[in-house]
Amino acid sequence: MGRSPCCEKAHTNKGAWTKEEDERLIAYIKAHGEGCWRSLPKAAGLLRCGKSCRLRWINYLRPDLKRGNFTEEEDELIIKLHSVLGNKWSLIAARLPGRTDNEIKNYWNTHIRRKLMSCGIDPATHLPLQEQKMKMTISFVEGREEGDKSSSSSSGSCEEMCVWPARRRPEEVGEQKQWICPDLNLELCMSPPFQLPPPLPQVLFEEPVKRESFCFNCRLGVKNSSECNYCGGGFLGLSSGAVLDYRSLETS
DNA sequence: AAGAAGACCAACCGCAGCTGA
DNA sequence: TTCAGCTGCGGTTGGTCTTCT
Repeated sequence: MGRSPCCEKAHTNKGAWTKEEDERLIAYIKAHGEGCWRSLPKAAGLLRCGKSCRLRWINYLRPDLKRGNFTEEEDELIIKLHSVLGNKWSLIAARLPGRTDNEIKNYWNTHIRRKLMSCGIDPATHLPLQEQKMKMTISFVEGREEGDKSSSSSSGSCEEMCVWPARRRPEEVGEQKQWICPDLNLELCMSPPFQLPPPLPQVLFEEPVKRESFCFNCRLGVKNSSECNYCGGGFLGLSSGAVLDYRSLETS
Protein backbone atom coordinates (compact mmCIF):
# COMPACT_ATOMS: atom_id res chain seq x y z
CA MET A 1 0.00 0.00 0.00
CA GLY A 2 1.58 3.18 1.15
CA ARG A 3 0.89 6.65 0.17
CA SER A 4 1.69 7.88 -3.28
CA PRO A 5 4.26 10.66 -3.34
CA CYS A 6 2.84 14.14 -3.48
CA CYS A 7 4.67 14.79 -6.72
CA GLU A 8 7.04 13.25 -9.18
CA LYS A 9 10.32 14.19 -7.61
CA ALA A 10 12.35 13.54 -10.73
CA HIS A 11 10.63 16.31 -12.64
CA THR A 12 10.26 19.00 -10.03
CA ASN A 13 12.45 21.93 -9.14
CA LYS A 14 13.61 22.38 -5.58
CA GLY A 15 15.26 25.15 -3.68
CA ALA A 16 14.90 28.88 -4.09
CA TRP A 17 12.16 30.19 -6.31
CA THR A 18 13.02 32.29 -9.35
CA LYS A 19 11.29 35.53 -10.22
CA GLU A 20 9.70 33.88 -13.21
CA GLU A 21 8.25 31.07 -11.10
CA ASP A 22 6.86 33.61 -8.66
CA GLU A 23 5.22 35.54 -11.45
CA ARG A 24 3.67 32.41 -12.91
CA LEU A 25 2.28 31.39 -9.56
CA ILE A 26 0.88 34.83 -8.81
CA ALA A 27 -0.69 35.09 -12.24
CA TYR A 28 -2.30 31.68 -11.93
CA ILE A 29 -3.73 32.29 -8.48
CA LYS A 30 -4.99 35.73 -9.50
CA ALA A 31 -6.81 34.11 -12.38
CA HIS A 32 -8.07 30.95 -10.72
CA GLY A 33 -7.86 31.52 -7.00
CA GLU A 34 -6.23 29.39 -4.33
CA GLY A 35 -6.85 25.71 -3.82
CA CYS A 36 -6.28 22.39 -5.53
CA TRP A 37 -2.57 22.64 -4.93
CA ARG A 38 -1.86 19.23 -6.35
CA SER A 39 -2.99 20.12 -9.81
CA LEU A 40 -1.89 23.74 -9.68
CA PRO A 41 1.75 23.31 -10.73
CA LYS A 42 0.85 21.55 -13.95
CA ALA A 43 -1.94 23.97 -14.73
CA ALA A 44 0.30 26.94 -14.02
CA GLY A 45 3.19 25.50 -15.97
CA LEU A 46 5.44 25.17 -12.94
CA LEU A 47 7.91 22.38 -12.33
CA ARG A 48 7.18 22.40 -8.62
CA CYS A 49 5.20 20.19 -6.32
CA GLY A 50 1.89 21.47 -5.03
CA LYS A 51 3.15 21.70 -1.50
CA SER A 52 5.99 23.91 -2.57
CA CYS A 53 3.60 26.20 -4.45
CA ARG A 54 1.29 26.45 -1.48
CA LEU A 55 4.15 27.29 0.85
CA ARG A 56 5.56 29.88 -1.49
CA TRP A 57 2.21 31.56 -1.86
CA ILE A 58 1.25 31.50 1.80
CA ASN A 59 4.61 32.52 3.20
CA TYR A 60 5.88 34.92 0.59
CA LEU A 61 3.66 35.90 -2.30
CA ARG A 62 0.29 36.55 -0.69
CA PRO A 63 -0.59 40.22 -1.20
CA ASP A 64 -1.85 40.76 2.34
CA LEU A 65 1.45 39.88 3.96
CA LYS A 66 3.01 42.43 6.24
CA ARG A 67 6.74 42.47 5.64
CA GLY A 68 9.28 44.02 7.93
CA ASN A 69 10.17 43.93 11.58
CA PHE A 70 7.85 42.83 14.32
CA THR A 71 6.58 45.60 16.57
CA GLU A 72 6.73 45.57 20.35
CA GLU A 73 2.98 44.99 20.42
CA GLU A 74 3.34 41.99 18.15
CA ASP A 75 6.15 40.68 20.35
CA GLU A 76 3.97 40.89 23.41
CA LEU A 77 1.03 39.30 21.71
CA ILE A 78 3.13 36.43 20.42
CA ILE A 79 4.49 35.75 23.89
CA LYS A 80 1.04 35.83 25.44
CA LEU A 81 -0.44 33.62 22.78
CA HIS A 82 2.46 31.19 22.98
CA SER A 83 2.00 30.89 26.73
CA VAL A 84 -1.56 29.84 26.05
CA LEU A 85 -1.34 27.92 22.82
CA GLY A 86 2.19 26.56 22.84
CA ASN A 87 3.76 25.86 19.47
CA LYS A 88 0.49 26.21 17.60
CA TRP A 89 2.02 28.61 15.15
CA SER A 90 -0.91 28.64 12.79
CA LEU A 91 -3.27 29.62 15.60
CA ILE A 92 -0.89 32.31 16.74
CA ALA A 93 -0.53 33.57 13.18
CA ALA A 94 -4.30 33.76 12.89
CA ARG A 95 -4.21 36.43 15.61
CA LEU A 96 -1.54 38.47 13.84
CA PRO A 97 -2.85 39.84 10.57
CA GLY A 98 -0.27 39.79 7.80
CA ARG A 99 2.06 37.40 9.56
CA THR A 100 2.56 33.77 8.65
CA ASP A 101 3.05 30.79 10.91
CA ASN A 102 6.46 30.20 9.42
CA GLU A 103 7.49 33.80 9.99
CA ILE A 104 6.32 33.74 13.59
CA LYS A 105 7.98 30.39 14.21
CA ASN A 106 11.27 31.68 12.87
CA TYR A 107 10.93 34.90 14.81
CA TRP A 108 10.19 32.99 17.98
CA ASN A 109 13.18 30.71 17.58
CA THR A 110 15.62 33.46 16.72
CA HIS A 111 14.47 36.41 18.80
CA ILE A 112 11.83 35.83 21.41
CA ARG A 113 13.26 32.63 22.84
CA ARG A 114 16.51 34.37 23.53
CA LYS A 115 14.74 37.42 24.88
CA LEU A 116 12.75 35.34 27.37
CA MET A 117 15.78 33.36 28.44
CA SER A 118 17.70 36.53 29.09
CA CYS A 119 14.80 37.59 31.33
CA GLY A 120 15.11 34.31 33.24
CA ILE A 121 12.00 32.74 31.75
CA ASP A 122 11.88 29.31 30.22
CA PRO A 123 10.44 29.87 26.73
CA ALA A 124 8.97 26.39 26.61
CA THR A 125 6.94 26.61 29.80
CA HIS A 126 6.93 30.36 30.44
CA LEU A 127 7.92 29.64 33.99
CA PRO A 128 10.75 31.45 35.70
CA LEU A 129 13.88 29.36 35.25
CA GLN A 130 14.55 29.39 38.99
CA GLU A 131 11.16 27.82 39.70
CA GLN A 132 11.76 25.32 36.94
CA LYS A 133 14.90 24.18 38.68
CA MET A 134 13.06 23.79 41.97
CA LYS A 135 10.27 21.91 40.28
CA MET A 136 12.72 19.48 38.78
CA THR A 137 14.31 18.95 42.15
CA ILE A 138 10.95 18.16 43.70
CA SER A 139 10.04 15.80 40.91
CA PHE A 140 13.21 13.97 41.62
CA VAL A 141 12.45 13.78 45.33
CA GLU A 142 8.90 12.63 44.70
CA GLY A 143 10.05 10.00 42.25
CA ARG A 144 12.55 8.65 44.71
CA GLU A 145 9.97 8.46 47.45
CA GLU A 146 7.56 6.71 45.23
CA GLY A 147 10.17 4.15 44.40
CA ASP A 148 11.12 3.62 48.00
CA LYS A 149 8.18 4.26 50.26
CA SER A 150 9.87 2.82 53.30
CA SER A 151 12.38 5.58 53.47
CA SER A 152 9.97 8.28 54.45
CA SER A 153 12.10 11.06 53.72
CA SER A 154 14.43 13.22 55.52
CA SER A 155 14.39 15.74 52.77
CA GLY A 156 12.52 18.32 54.71
CA SER A 157 8.95 19.13 55.66
CA CYS A 158 6.09 18.91 53.31
CA GLU A 159 6.05 22.64 52.94
CA GLU A 160 9.69 22.79 52.13
CA MET A 161 9.20 20.29 49.41
CA CYS A 162 6.35 22.05 47.74
CA VAL A 163 6.98 24.32 44.86
CA TRP A 164 5.22 25.33 41.74
CA PRO A 165 1.51 24.64 41.95
CA ALA A 166 1.10 22.86 38.69
CA ARG A 167 -2.61 23.38 38.54
CA ARG A 168 -3.80 26.40 40.39
CA ARG A 169 -7.40 26.99 41.01
CA PRO A 170 -8.56 30.28 39.56
CA GLU A 171 -8.81 32.05 42.87
CA GLU A 172 -5.28 31.12 43.66
CA VAL A 173 -3.84 32.84 40.65
CA GLY A 174 -2.09 36.00 41.57
CA GLU A 175 -1.05 35.24 45.09
CA GLN A 176 2.58 35.60 45.89
CA LYS A 177 3.18 32.08 47.14
CA GLN A 178 1.12 28.99 46.78
CA TRP A 179 2.24 25.89 48.52
CA ILE A 180 0.80 22.63 47.44
CA CYS A 181 1.63 19.46 49.23
CA PRO A 182 2.62 16.69 46.84
CA ASP A 183 1.23 14.11 49.23
CA LEU A 184 -2.27 15.36 48.55
CA ASN A 185 -3.96 14.37 45.39
CA LEU A 186 -5.24 17.80 44.56
CA GLU A 187 -5.99 16.71 41.07
CA LEU A 188 -8.72 14.48 42.42
CA CYS A 189 -10.03 16.20 45.49
CA MET A 190 -9.74 19.88 44.86
CA SER A 191 -9.61 20.66 41.20
CA PRO A 192 -12.72 21.98 39.51
CA PRO A 193 -14.68 19.62 37.26
CA PHE A 194 -12.93 20.65 34.10
CA GLN A 195 -9.54 20.31 32.54
CA LEU A 196 -7.39 23.33 33.08
CA PRO A 197 -4.54 24.05 30.73
CA PRO A 198 -1.12 24.67 32.27
CA PRO A 199 -0.81 27.78 34.42
CA LEU A 200 0.22 31.08 32.99
CA PRO A 201 3.20 32.90 34.41
CA GLN A 202 2.34 36.00 36.34
CA VAL A 203 5.14 37.91 34.73
CA LEU A 204 3.26 38.09 31.45
CA PHE A 205 0.29 39.91 32.88
CA GLU A 206 0.29 43.63 33.08
CA GLU A 207 -1.81 43.45 36.20
CA PRO A 208 -1.03 40.13 37.75
CA VAL A 209 -3.52 40.28 40.56
CA LYS A 210 -7.20 39.96 41.20
CA ARG A 211 -9.15 38.75 38.29
CA GLU A 212 -12.83 38.20 38.68
CA SER A 213 -13.08 35.65 35.94
CA PHE A 214 -10.97 33.83 33.43
CA CYS A 215 -11.46 32.31 30.02
CA PHE A 216 -12.05 28.59 30.03
CA ASN A 217 -10.55 28.26 26.65
CA CYS A 218 -7.24 30.02 27.05
CA ARG A 219 -7.33 30.80 30.78
CA LEU A 220 -6.43 34.42 30.46
CA GLY A 221 -8.09 36.76 32.88
CA VAL A 222 -11.15 38.54 31.61
CA LYS A 223 -12.12 41.93 32.90
CA ASN A 224 -15.42 43.70 32.44
CA SER A 225 -16.26 41.65 29.42
CA SER A 226 -18.49 38.79 28.49
CA GLU A 227 -15.87 37.17 26.33
CA CYS A 228 -12.16 36.61 26.27
CA ASN A 229 -10.11 39.39 24.73
CA TYR A 230 -7.70 36.93 23.21
CA CYS A 231 -9.57 33.92 21.97
CA GLY A 232 -13.11 35.20 22.02
CA GLY A 233 -14.17 32.37 24.29
CA GLY A 234 -17.55 32.81 25.89
CA PHE A 235 -17.22 30.35 28.73
CA LEU A 236 -15.82 32.12 31.72
CA GLY A 237 -14.84 30.62 35.03
CA LEU A 238 -15.68 32.49 38.19
CA SER A 239 -13.54 32.77 41.25
CA SER A 240 -15.98 30.50 43.05
CA GLY A 241 -15.13 27.75 40.61
CA ALA A 242 -18.53 27.90 38.99
CA VAL A 243 -18.90 27.98 35.25
CA LEU A 244 -20.86 30.59 33.43
CA ASP A 245 -21.58 30.85 29.74
CA TYR A 246 -22.11 34.52 29.25
CA ARG A 247 -23.08 34.05 25.64
CA SER A 248 -25.96 31.77 26.45
CA LEU A 249 -27.18 34.27 29.01
CA GLU A 250 -27.05 37.02 26.48
CA THR A 251 -28.91 35.12 23.83
CA SER A 252 -31.54 33.64 26.08
C1' DA B 1 41.33 41.34 4.36
C1' DA B 2 40.03 36.76 5.30
C1' DG B 3 38.20 33.04 7.65
C1' DA B 4 35.12 31.46 11.45
C1' DA B 5 31.08 31.66 13.95
C1' DG B 6 26.57 32.98 14.60
C1' DA B 7 22.08 34.69 13.03
C1' DC B 8 18.45 34.62 9.99
C1' DC B 9 14.87 32.76 7.16
C1' DA B 10 13.02 30.34 3.00
C1' DA B 11 12.05 25.94 1.93
C1' DC B 12 11.69 20.99 2.67
C1' DC B 13 10.06 16.76 5.00
C1' DG B 14 7.13 13.77 7.40
C1' DC B 15 3.09 13.25 9.85
C1' DA B 16 -1.77 13.94 11.28
C1' DG B 17 -6.39 15.10 10.36
C1' DC B 18 -10.15 15.56 7.29
C1' DT B 19 -13.00 14.06 3.47
C1' DG B 20 -15.18 11.36 0.16
C1' DA B 21 -15.65 7.04 -2.23
C1' DT C 1 -15.87 0.93 8.40
C1' DT C 2 -11.88 1.29 5.74
C1' DC C 3 -8.69 3.46 2.90
C1' DA C 4 -6.60 6.62 -0.42
C1' DG C 5 -6.01 11.37 -1.56
C1' DC C 6 -5.31 15.91 -0.20
C1' DT C 7 -4.22 19.75 2.76
C1' DG C 8 -2.16 21.94 6.57
C1' DC C 9 0.99 21.97 10.41
C1' DG C 10 5.23 21.86 13.01
C1' DG C 11 10.02 20.51 13.15
C1' DT C 12 14.20 20.72 10.76
C1' DT C 13 17.61 21.80 7.27
C1' DG C 14 20.71 24.33 4.65
C1' DG C 15 22.00 28.46 2.10
C1' DT C 16 22.99 33.30 2.66
C1' DC C 17 24.09 37.26 5.21
C1' DT C 18 26.27 39.61 9.12
C1' DT C 19 29.35 40.09 12.82
C1' DC C 20 33.42 38.91 15.17
C1' DT C 21 38.33 37.79 15.65
